[in-house]
Amino acid sequence: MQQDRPEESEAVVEPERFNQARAAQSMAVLEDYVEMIGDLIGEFGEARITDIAQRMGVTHPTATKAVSRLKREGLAISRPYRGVFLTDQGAAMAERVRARHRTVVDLLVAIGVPAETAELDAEGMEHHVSDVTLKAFEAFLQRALPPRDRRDEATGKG
Amino acid sequence: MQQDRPEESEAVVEPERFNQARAAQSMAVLEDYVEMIGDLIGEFGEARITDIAQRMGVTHPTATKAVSRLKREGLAISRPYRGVFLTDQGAAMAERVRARHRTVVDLLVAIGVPAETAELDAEGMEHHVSDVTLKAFEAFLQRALPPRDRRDEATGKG
DNA sequence: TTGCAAATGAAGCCTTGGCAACACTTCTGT
DNA sequence: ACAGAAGTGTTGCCAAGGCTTCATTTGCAA
Ligand SMILES: [Mn+2]
Ligand SMILES: [Mn+2]
Ligand SMILES: [Mn+2]
Ligand SMILES: [Mn+2]
Repeated sequence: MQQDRPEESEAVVEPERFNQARAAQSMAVLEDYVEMIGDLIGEFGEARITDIAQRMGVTHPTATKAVSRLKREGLAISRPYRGVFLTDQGAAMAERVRARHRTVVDLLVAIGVPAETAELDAEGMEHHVSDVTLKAFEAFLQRALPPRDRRDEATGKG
Repeated sequence: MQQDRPEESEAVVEPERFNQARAAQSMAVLEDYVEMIGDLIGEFGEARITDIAQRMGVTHPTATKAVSRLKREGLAISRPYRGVFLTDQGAAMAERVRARHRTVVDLLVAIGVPAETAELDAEGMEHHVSDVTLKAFEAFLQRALPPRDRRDEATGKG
């Protein structure tokens, strides 16, 4: 122990994983809101600020600010005192995020995590699951669960 | 579709998972710094602001600010122009976080995620892995990768 | 039709975690 | 011994994501 500090070696590549984690985190709120807005539109035909705020567990000004960012990023549109809607880009993201969320929950449950815990933990973990990892999750699920046990997943929807 | 808004049902319990994710996220930076400081102390006997900053991929004022928060929370100590050290509490957290990090990486690899990707994704995911889920991961790993002595028996004769 | 409750908007505050720029201290090599 | 390099501290800026408070608009029920 107590070795000298290296010149280049690991210190250059190591920070990359933190940068990736920070980048993923900066998308997390966007992703959750977009998914939630998609849910509400599916249920009620529109997404009201009040409903968004309530489901996200924040106050309405916080939801308003988040929606502003969504609009700025081209994911949502809205006019004063009207509901919030998703752009094509936003709807695509919502679909992608929703599928990933489901896969992460399914994987946790397949590993042996109680369903309730899986739902809680997945909400945070999902945003850090890369495409490569997601594909690995899907492959694992296909090989772990016999196809007949996944009938409802393949056919229906929740 | 287009149903009425419910009075109580899901909207009350749903926000909980976002609250948990936010709570976990608020610990993430603390955990990463504490683990990193522990690493540096193990390697060099002390953790300098410059080395912390370099490994975390941030500038030194950012690292200084993070260390201030660690000190405020009783996880680290330092005096001007001297290195940063962990309190007992900080060292305990570092140990816990390090073990969890390893378990998450191991699980991802066991699932079939490439080692490099596992390392990247785990850096963000780890902070959202609850104790219950961590236990499930450990149990899965023991099941999936049986100890050598038992594997010999299992694969041995017929 | 109108009055009131609910929804939305707007303003201002806080904390966190980034950054750059500049000042000061410590360390190191000659 | 000391000058320059390296490390550290400080200040001030920004954006994001929380919050409260207050103003305004909408929508509904009487
Ligand atoms: Mn989420
Ligand atoms: Mn989600
Ligand atoms: Mn981490
Ligand atoms: Mn880690």
